[in-house]
Amino acid sequence: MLEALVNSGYSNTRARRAVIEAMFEARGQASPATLLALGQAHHAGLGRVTVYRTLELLQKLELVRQLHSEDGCHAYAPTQHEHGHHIICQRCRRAVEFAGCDISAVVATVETQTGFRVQNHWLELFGLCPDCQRGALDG
Amino acid sequence: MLEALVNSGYSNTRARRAVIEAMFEARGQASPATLLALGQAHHAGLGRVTVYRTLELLQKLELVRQLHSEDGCHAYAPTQHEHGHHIICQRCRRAVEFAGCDISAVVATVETQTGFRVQNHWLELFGLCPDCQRGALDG
DNA sequence: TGAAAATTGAAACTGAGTATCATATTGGCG
DNA sequence: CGCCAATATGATACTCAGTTTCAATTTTCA
Repeated sequence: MLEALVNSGYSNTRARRAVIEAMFEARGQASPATLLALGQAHHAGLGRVTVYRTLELLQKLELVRQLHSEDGCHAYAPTQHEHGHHIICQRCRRAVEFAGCDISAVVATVETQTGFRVQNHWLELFGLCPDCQRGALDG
Repeated sequence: MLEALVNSGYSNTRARRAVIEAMFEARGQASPATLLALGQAHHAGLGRVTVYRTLELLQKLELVRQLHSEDGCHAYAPTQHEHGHHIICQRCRRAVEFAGCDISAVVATVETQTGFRVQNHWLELFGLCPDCQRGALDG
């Protein structure tokens, strides 16, 4: 991720390293506030503004994707697949990326039904991760 | 919508009528700020707080659904179908609900791929509405 | 109509996100 | 290695959506 950033001509700075490390320490996703807190463990002076700027940059380079859910739309998740989506654990909030979403049948139906021409879509799944499925048994 | 609200035991108030009317005057979706502005045409004294409270109520009764998109997650759209989703025009922002999204194949794949158990999903389509498809030809 | 219950909205507050700008860091070059 | 221009940073101040509070108003129902 840092490498991709450098390859695109951006500087390898202490602040950016801190944010990226924070991103990977979180469980697949993190809010700006979380990234700030985690990032400050690596670089005490890390500022709020820089977290936002770094996220903006990572998002532009498609290294990170913004997640949306009931409880707010301020989480960011690292991406491996260009056209991936995320599944989020409703219990522990862990996010995992998946690829290969084929919704062409739905798209075709909707185009007929509404007359819209579909150009893009946004899909997110919610459920229980393997760990929390086990945990749910205990209560 | 007003009827459903009253049937659930809530009062039929001037403020709520104004918000609901505003909701239907918008193109299938509106932000709280828009609802406030449009609603004040019906009830000049309408307050910001009441718009938020009414939206919360309508959302609880599933008469309205929150939409998410690139440019913010502060839009609300009226719903007809309990398990509907929305398609949003990228040009004019008009939102239309559609029903019958069958993504069980994707769900099955993802469950195998990730080990998650899927319980819920969130789907939104983006594209051009019929009007804007024509408009796009003009430029 | 009258009174209790529900609802409203003005005012003050909160906190995420943004703009600004002087300072510090980075990377290339000699 | 050390210097310099370009890049990036973060302290500060600001904005504005959304929330809390609470006295006043509106609604409902007997």
